[in-house]
Order: sequence, then C-alpha cells, then structure tokens
Amino acid sequence: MITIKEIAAKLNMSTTTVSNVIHGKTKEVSPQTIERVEEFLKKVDYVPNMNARNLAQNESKVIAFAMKARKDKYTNLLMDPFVSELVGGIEETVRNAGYYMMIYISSDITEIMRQVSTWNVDGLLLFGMLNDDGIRVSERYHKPIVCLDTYSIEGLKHFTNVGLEDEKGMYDITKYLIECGHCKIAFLSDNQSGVDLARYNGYCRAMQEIGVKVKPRDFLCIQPEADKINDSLAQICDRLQEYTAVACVSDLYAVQLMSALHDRGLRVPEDLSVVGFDDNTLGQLYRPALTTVHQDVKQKGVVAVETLLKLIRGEQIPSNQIMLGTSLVIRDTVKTLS
Amino acid sequence: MITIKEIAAKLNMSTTTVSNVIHGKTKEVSPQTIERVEEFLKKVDYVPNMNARNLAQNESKVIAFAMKARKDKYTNLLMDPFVSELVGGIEETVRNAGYYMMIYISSDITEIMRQVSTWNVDGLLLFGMLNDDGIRVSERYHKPIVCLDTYSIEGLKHFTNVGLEDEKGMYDITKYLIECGHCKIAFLSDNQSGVDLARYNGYCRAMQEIGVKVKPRDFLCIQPEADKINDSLAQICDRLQEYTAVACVSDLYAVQLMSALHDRGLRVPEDLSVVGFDDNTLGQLYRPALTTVHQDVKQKGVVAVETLLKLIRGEQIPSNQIMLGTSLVIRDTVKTLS
DNA sequence: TTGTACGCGTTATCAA
DNA sequence: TTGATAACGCGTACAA
Repeated sequence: MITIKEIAAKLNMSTTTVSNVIHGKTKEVSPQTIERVEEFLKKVDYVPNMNARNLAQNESKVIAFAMKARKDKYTNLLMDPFVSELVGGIEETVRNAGYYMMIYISSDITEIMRQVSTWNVDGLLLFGMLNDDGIRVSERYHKPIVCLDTYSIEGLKHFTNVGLEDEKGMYDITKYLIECGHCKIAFLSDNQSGVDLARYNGYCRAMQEIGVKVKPRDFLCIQPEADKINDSLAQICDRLQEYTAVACVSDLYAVQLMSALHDRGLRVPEDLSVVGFDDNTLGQLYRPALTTVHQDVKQKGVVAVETLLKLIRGEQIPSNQIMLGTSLVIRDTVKTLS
Repeated sequence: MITIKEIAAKLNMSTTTVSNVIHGKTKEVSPQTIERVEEFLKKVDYVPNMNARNLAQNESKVIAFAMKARKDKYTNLLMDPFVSELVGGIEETVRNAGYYMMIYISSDITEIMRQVSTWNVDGLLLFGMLNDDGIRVSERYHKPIVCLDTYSIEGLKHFTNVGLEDEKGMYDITKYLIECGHCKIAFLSDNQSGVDLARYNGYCRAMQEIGVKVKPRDFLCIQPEADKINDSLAQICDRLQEYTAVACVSDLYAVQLMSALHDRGLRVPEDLSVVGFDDNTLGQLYRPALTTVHQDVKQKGVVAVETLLKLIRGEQIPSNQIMLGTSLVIRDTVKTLS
C-alpha cells in the first residue's frame, strides 16, 4: 500500500501534483510530469486509501442496503428467494456505478441508523420497513433514501419509494381464477399489512366484483417459522376442503402448500387450484409448474439503485412513487371448472 | 454527526478524556467525569466516524467476501441457493462479531484485489477461486485469508480452507443407489474441476467397487446458461434412457432435471431414480422430495468467518484445512430395484 | 487525572 | 505549472 506522499517523495515532487494527475486535473500539470507520474502509478499499482479519501471529502462511496428483520420469520433472511434476487440486482448496479455496498440487517431501526451514520454512507436503500420506520430513519439521516415496497403514504414526503402494482397483480390473477370458473377462493398469507395487505385488497376487489363477500375465514394465515410451519400447513390443508382454489401471497408459500397437499394425497390442480405471486425459480421448477403473477425483482433492485444514484448526484426525479408492473404467467396449477 | 472535539468543547475538557471514556479506559479518568461524559454521549447519541477511526488505527473492521464470477454461469450469482445461504451465514456472523461485510463480485481477480486493498479490509473470504487464483491474491494481500471450497493443494500453504467431504458424500450416495439395486448410473455436472471433480471422483470410486468401469459417456454435461439449458436438458433426458439412475452434482441440477423429465412424461423414481447434493429448499419442497447429500451451508459460512476472526486476532488455528461432514438424506426419488 | 500535539492518507486552498 | 499547508475525525504518546 504505497501512499501519495511516498510517491511524491520518490518522484521529487509534491503530493498536490501527484493527486492532480490521479484526478485527471490535467490542465494544471505539464505533459511530461503527467507522463512521469502515470507511469510510476502503473508501475507500483497505486490504490487510494478509501478511508483517507472519504475523511477528506466527507463522502464514502458506500450505499447501504438496510433490511429490517422480523426476527421470527426467517432464520436466514437472504435465503428468501425474493431477497436474494433483489440483493443480486442491487449489488450489481451499485458495483457498476463505482460504489460499494454494505448490508445491514437488524430488527432494530436504531441499530441500522447507527451503522449508516458511522460509515457516513452516501445513500440508503431501505427494505422491510413497517409503519413509520422509514420516517424515523429519515429524521436522523439527511441524505438520499430510497425505500422498497413500502406502503407508508406519509413516508413519501420523506423519501422515494420503488414499489409494485401489488393490488392490481393479485386482482388480475384472482380474476383469472374466476374466469376459470372458481368462486370459492381462499387467500393465504402470513400477515395483513404492507405488501400483503395490498395483495389481499386486490383479491377482495376481484371477489366483490362477482358479488362474493370475503369473510374473515377466507383469509388463511400461514406461520412460516420453522417450528410451526408444518402444523400450520396441516390446518390450512384441512380448511381448504371448503374451497376450489387458493391465491397465495407468494410463490414460496404456494410451493410449500403444494408440497403439503401432495403429501396428503391431494392433487393440484385436479383437487385444488393454486396460484402464487412473484414468479421465482421455486414455482418455475415445481411440477405442476405454478401459475403466478410475474414481477421483475432484479429490475426492482436496479431501479431502486439508479434512482438513489440520481438523488445522490442531485438530479431531479419525476416522482417519488415509482410503480413497477406485473404480468400474469399462466402455467399448470389452475383447473378450468366446467 | 457530532465529533469528539465538539463534545470535548461543550464539556470543557480535552478530546483525550472523551476518547478514553468512549474506549472504557476508565482507570485513568475520575468517576465523576466518566459519568458526565457518558451521560452526554448518550444524550447526543455519539457515533464514531469509521473512516477517521480506521485511518488512525490502520484497520477497517471490514471483512470482504470476494467471489469470482464465472460470467456465463449465472446472470445473478446470489440467486444460486447455495450462495445465498452461504452469504446469509457469513453476514450474520460478521455482524455479530462487530465487523462489517463488503461483497465483491468480479470475474477479474485483479479487480478484487484492488477493492480489498483500497478499503484496507482486515480479512478476506474467498469463494469460487480456480486453480491458483487464491495464491495470486495471497501474494498481494498480506492479511488473513480463508478460502471456501477450494481444492488447490498448493494454496493451503498460503491460506486456510473450509471445505467439505465432497468425495465421500458422493461416494456415500452412489453406494446407496447401488444398494438399491442400481448399476447403470450416470453422473451429471457442468464441469470437472474443483468441487465437481471431487464429487465425480466419489461417484467413480463407488462404481469401481462393484466392478463397473466408468466411461466418459457416463458423464452428462449440463449447460446452465439460460439460453442453452433447455437444449442441454433435452439431450440429457435422451441419453438417460440407458440408465436407471443419475447422480447430480447439485440439488439445483437435480430439480431442473426432474422438471424436464416430468415434462417428457417420465416419472421419478419409477422410470428413473435421481439424487442430488446439498440439501437445499429446492429439493426439500419438490415432489417427489429429493434424496440427497446434506451439507450445512450456513454452518460453512459461520465456520469460515470464525476461523478468519481467529486469524485476525492472531490466534492459532489447529489446521488450515477444515473439512465439514456430510450425511445422507433419504427421501423419495430413488426406486429399489428388485 | 487531564491536556497538548502529532500522525494516519487524502484533498483543497492559496501562494510561489 | 508547482508546492506548502491546513483540514477531515480519531487515537495515543507524552507532557503537565
């Protein structure tokens, strides 16, 4: 790790000159010194010290991806196929823009804020925020923030959101089920807030259009914790006897359900139709292949980072609510009732 | 972002005293000043500036996870269930140890080395290194390195490796197939080096024990690139008519194969027995559930980080080759031939 | 027990 | 066209 100072000494010039060459401030340096310096830089493979650079410039070239963990939900958040695809897209975009990514996972917002400010990160990507979490962060952190999949209306005054047509996506696929002749349709999810609530609303709207009033019992609540999921799935399979179809809030749950149904000798779609949401590898590889709502998760990450970079550069963005679209992917898990 | 200097000014004392209290050098400060300082720190929620701290101490509290991307293999490396589970374990352990994690993904080793030294990271986790990649890194980076799943013998002189009983695992499951009456067994993988080679060797050893000489045509080569995989699977399904069982180098490939077989009307395990390696969600949720070799991927990440932390602290480690075990998971994709 | 002063590597200001 | 020098925030040897 050679430093600018050392280079300057060996070349018998000042650190300023070396620094200028490094930063291409070429107008202020004579051609021959430029040549000399650049040659030497290449020879010793000079790499700047980020800590020093950041300290001097009061920036960091770091973008943080902060994720609030719901402690109970996953032992390993990154194993959620949605999260890993998202992080993959984010990482790639951050890297290609010449920035560095740090990941903070915590169930404690305060902890996340401390990490963010201790590294003086240039921009913040927020995921998994509930209620006014995002607002609380934005009150203490005064640099660009982009939220992913938040439904906090109030929050939009404080930061940009990259979201999805969740309501419409679930409406579309529920309507598809209806068109296939289903009317006894259950909805499966693990909670009723944020994204899940929006999707639930889409389901309700489609049902109401055909005059079916959704009852509380039509909401099937899955408990995804490792020690509870089996009991939970057993109950759900039981309850599903009253229905001809079930709309799941995610592909993961849809596939977990199909496995459970299979183990009980129930066939999809002959005995029960199942649809998911997300369109990830799990549903694509399962047989019968899952009918679902497609969203481009990687793209979501890319858009979020690009938006954040614009904000960092001080550019204007058209709107602080960016909605990505969905599309129906019809495969083999829905039976047409005659 | 309040600084130590500002705090010292407001409290009418020196920065040294404040710094001492922050670092718990309590023996050198009077109890009442400690009290005063700590109270104030809490009140203003002091957060140190990492860049400044690292610069002063010549460390970084950063652990890098560097992954060499084989450009062709995955658009999104993190989507590989193995990788995401591994990274999840690493992230958690790094965080709990009070360190920060940075991820570098590149197909270019030089690029990785530059990133590592520009941030002056305290320790390096290397994954996906081929041949002497790891050695080349260790020649330029003179801090602790832990490699994951490398098979470079030479490398062990330069760094520690956390690996798996790949050969034994594949030997065990091939032997299980044999015990079930199979002898026409193919092996499916996308290359023949590193981990894949070790597993292939395990397969060969089991076959040779029953006097079957493995022929080159018994090695089925899958092409995982998105635009080639379908053709590749079609060919493989064709070739598999000569066999009663196939041992796949990973669960991912096993499940992709089972999907392809299903689409051609071939049943698992009635028409063909299939086994995998890794034991991830994909194989657990598929039906029929995949018989496979279990490895604890998260644990692999945890062990790697713990080893690296020991090296960073200057502690001795018993051996620089740490081998994790495997176990057979018998589920429903192998038919017993009578 | 507390304070002064310097160095870490870099950038930026201003003078030469 | 180039070179001193101060600053960024922190830790620490050494002095008081």
